[in-house]
Amino acid sequence: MNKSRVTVVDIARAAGVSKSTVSLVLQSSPLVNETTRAKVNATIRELGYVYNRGAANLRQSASSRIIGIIVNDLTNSFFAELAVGMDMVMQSAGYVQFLSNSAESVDRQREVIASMREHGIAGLIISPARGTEASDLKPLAASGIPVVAVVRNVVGAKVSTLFSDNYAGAKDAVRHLIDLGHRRIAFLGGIANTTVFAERVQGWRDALAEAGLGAPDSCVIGSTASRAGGVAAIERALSLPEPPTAALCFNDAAAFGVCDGLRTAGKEPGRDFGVVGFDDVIEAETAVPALTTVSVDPQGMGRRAAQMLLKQVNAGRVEPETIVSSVRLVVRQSCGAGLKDKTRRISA
Amino acid sequence: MNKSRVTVVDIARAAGVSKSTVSLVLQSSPLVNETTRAKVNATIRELGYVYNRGAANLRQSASSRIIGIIVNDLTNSFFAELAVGMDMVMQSAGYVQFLSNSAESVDRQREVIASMREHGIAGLIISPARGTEASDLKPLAASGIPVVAVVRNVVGAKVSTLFSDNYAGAKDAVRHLIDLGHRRIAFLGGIANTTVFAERVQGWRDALAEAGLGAPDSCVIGSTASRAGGVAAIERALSLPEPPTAALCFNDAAAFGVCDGLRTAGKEPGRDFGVVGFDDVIEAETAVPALTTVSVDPQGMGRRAAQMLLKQVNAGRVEPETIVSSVRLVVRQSCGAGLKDKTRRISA
DNA sequence: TGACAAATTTGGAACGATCCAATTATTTGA
DNA sequence: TCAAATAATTGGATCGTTCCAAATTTGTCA
Repeated sequence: MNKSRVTVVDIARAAGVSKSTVSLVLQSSPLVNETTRAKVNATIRELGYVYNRGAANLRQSASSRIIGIIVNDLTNSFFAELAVGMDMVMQSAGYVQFLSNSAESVDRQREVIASMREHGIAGLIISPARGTEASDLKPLAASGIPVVAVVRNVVGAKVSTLFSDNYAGAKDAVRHLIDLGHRRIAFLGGIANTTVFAERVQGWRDALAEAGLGAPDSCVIGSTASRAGGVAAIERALSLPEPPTAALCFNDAAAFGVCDGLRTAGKEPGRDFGVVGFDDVIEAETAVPALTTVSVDPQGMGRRAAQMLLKQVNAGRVEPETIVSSVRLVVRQSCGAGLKDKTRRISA
Repeated sequence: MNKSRVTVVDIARAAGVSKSTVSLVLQSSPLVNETTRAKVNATIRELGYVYNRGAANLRQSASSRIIGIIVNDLTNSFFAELAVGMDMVMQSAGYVQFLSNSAESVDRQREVIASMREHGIAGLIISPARGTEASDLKPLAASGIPVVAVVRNVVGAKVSTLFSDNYAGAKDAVRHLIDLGHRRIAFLGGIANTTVFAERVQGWRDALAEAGLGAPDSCVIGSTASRAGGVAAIERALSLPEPPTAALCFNDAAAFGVCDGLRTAGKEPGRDFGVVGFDDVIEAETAVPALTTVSVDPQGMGRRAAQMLLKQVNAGRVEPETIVSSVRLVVRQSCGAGLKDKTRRISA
């Protein structure tokens, strides 16, 4: 049933021209006569010809219009949005993406990179799995394939990097909680051994120090960067001898978990406890209470990353640049900002 | 800087054998002598050779190890999980995926399909955008490329299909609410003009009829299949002359929105109003109250879809089959099941 | 040692498109 | 009308791999 595919030669024969002419038509070259072009195009439609990009890419000059995207956790809506942002840009630029989920496994990530290389990607955007080393990206750089690392950076790797200003975002968020009258502010959720975590904690610490407040280590409660992790973290936080009255959470998922945990403990987020998230995922706005959070705009970040990569692909040369994407605190209800002082109950 | 790539011929020359021998080594053919194999492999490592799959796929017999995946909305965690399930299977089977987000646009979907075809995909899994027609998939089928449609079906298209038992799931859910004593049960959220919606509403309707209860059209309140849509739907539901006391929601996202909306209206989901979702996304378990929902296991569905496709790809022939994946009601707190009768307040 | 089989190795022709240099067709100008 | 300029078309080599048929090496046995 699988009739052998139609090629330029078949078109050429049917249209009574040479394969070279067909090729020129395919590239909509101005060299070919209008009448001929029309005839060839008609034949193409008629025979149901499908262009074979693989064959075209074989010529050494050509660069494939395939780019690779590797994401560490696609089930996390932050990364899903990031991928969607990239997809938008790539698609309108006429590229297709190999998109893979490393699920935080460096081994899997290595395999995927190797496979993508064999398929001749023109560039790679990677949100690296935890534990990714510069050597994992070395071979790509060596063969001149542009790489953009997003969200997390890979120390020692000479690749372009795009991440959000975690430090400033965390600092702003904590300052805001301090302005609202909070004095004991915890940092909840997230996996401690990561750059992003360290940056956010540092922002938290410095904001507290600035205000002359203590930043005890007991108030930094790591867990997973998920809803379940948030529940666990707030549980531990509330059992401290001097429990906090507010918290900056590692990300929105953890913040939602913290809200859940607060309710289980009979406290209403926003009224009895200030909660601030990080990322500003779509649900943050519609949740109840609406989540105060540091907006990172993952989709926008994905778009920017894609543009960075395409710039390098088109330039044909790799010049690593690092861009720190600025963030902005979006004040909603979960921090308690909208409430009158008597309604908010913080035993400060 | 971009040194011309290393090819089998380079390896052959360096190792002092012919390119044919190198090719045999690459395919780990038993024909080649162990000593030679070792020598060639050493040279391959030494020169940093990268296999060029594009060139290999050029030979007509070969089928590419690339499959396409198109998803209608990757920002929806249900579909993200679906994609992750597929990714798992494909990756361990040695395939790479082109993954694209159609964002519910048939035009974009058409472009992506065309592009994937030009890149020579061996098969396609698609969760079709709304409004997808059989003609959109026709060319693929015509060239013998297996297609599996998931979640939604495409009427008239002769492709394999995998979807969940929406009817039975909805029916079970509503029966359960009836058993809990509810008499006015609404159907909230979702876009009315879709097969999935119709199937779920039919389940809802039949369960009510079975119990001799009315299923007035005013109790079916469509909106978007999102959190925001859920909020809007419950608002309208509560303003009905005889407001419902419980609802089956189109999906979990809408169900979360319904919970949010209930709280805004001063009602506690689970206690004052029974809420049941559909899909069982990860957050359903950890939310407060934990969401009672019809478990669809999107990741598992993704895995099954991938297996269905690979089976066809390997068999080399396309024999459309339809699989209805069974679902199961997971009872948690949001329906009010765990509460004693006096705690639950339904004015039945 | 020679004949034959088995084990290895190897040119060269594909695969489908591109691109260069060369050829042929059509205009243009005096 | 003819040479020169321009427009349009075309063979053939090439990209990196596979695969066939044929050639070469090695091994076995009488």
